[in-house]
Amino acid sequence: MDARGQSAKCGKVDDPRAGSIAPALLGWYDAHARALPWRAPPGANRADPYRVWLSEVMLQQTTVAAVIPYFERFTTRWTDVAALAAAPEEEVMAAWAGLGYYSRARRLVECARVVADRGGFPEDEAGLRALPGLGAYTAAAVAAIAFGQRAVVVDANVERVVARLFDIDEPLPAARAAIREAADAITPDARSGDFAQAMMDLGAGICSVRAPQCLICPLRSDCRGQARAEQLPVKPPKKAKAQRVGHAWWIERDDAVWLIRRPANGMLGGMRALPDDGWNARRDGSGNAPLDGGWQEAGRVAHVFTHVALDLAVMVSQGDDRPERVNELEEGEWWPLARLDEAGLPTLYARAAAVAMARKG
DNA sequence: GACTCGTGGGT
DNA sequence: TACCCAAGAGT
Repeated sequence: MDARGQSAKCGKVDDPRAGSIAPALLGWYDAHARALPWRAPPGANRADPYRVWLSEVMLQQTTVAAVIPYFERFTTRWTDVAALAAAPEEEVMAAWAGLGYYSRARRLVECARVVADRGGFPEDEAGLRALPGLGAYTAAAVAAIAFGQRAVVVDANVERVVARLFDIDEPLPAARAAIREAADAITPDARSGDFAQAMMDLGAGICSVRAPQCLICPLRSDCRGQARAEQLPVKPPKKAKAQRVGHAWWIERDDAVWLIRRPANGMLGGMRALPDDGWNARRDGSGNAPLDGGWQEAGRVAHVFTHVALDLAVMVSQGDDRPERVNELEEGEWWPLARLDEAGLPTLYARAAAVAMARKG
């Protein structure tokens, strides 16, 4: 990363607006920044790297509103990276339940252990990029926000804002090279972390996907794509969503339910779940019960994932025909019904459990 | 590059 | 309703 700003030559850097965008945006940010739990209070120069890193991982493809309660719970329970590193992976996964993209939780623990072992986070972008769960975006964001390094932070907000500012109408993902170059050109040497967060606040509140508020945008006089802002950036057509069916079994005994832990890879990997019939994104479930019993459908859960829609039948056994031969089951554990909300079930299985419980009355 | 991987809110 | 999409990473 060469520090640009005044002498770089390539492409959009020659744009006469390049030097005026950051000051305008930072001025706006100073007056309108959102107060978020992971941000340093006004006046403080840098935020806690642990909190910045944790928030950035949680925010990957996840809305601010969804993240906030999880962030509060995590930072209350694990106050620093050493505490998180010492936590059992299973507990962290359970605490992540409901937030989605569960491989993030496993890599979060993996990363925490690496960082704790080395005595702290790397402070440069390349070092951060080598950590588990930190890709190009997150490494740049942490370097800039937590360590004050100049880094070109490009997420979906920045892509949208930059595509509009520079009227880049090449479709994604091919446009990413041009967008990154333009983002580099407008990223200041000082306050690049604030600049990144300002771009995201702008993208979230003003330069929104639909109905952007160009009239009140602090960059309106520098924006070349204003006339067709809502059409930018141009996105590729989306793929059709597969439809799958599956079954899950509610196996209950002595006020406890049989829960398994899903294999580390694949959907809901590593998460606690009800036993099911092996449904996955590519294939319907077998429909075969894990043991004999007078199974009855308690209800169905229609659950939509990013790339597949699942229709899950929730099967319960009838009163006198309760399953007893637990040794026929795959590895798992009896989980007390009274503490079911602590099991860390991902949303699909939490919904399935709710269907089964409602059936019991 | 193309795919996989969750969830909830907005329109 | 049926989309669309969010502070992406890993394979």
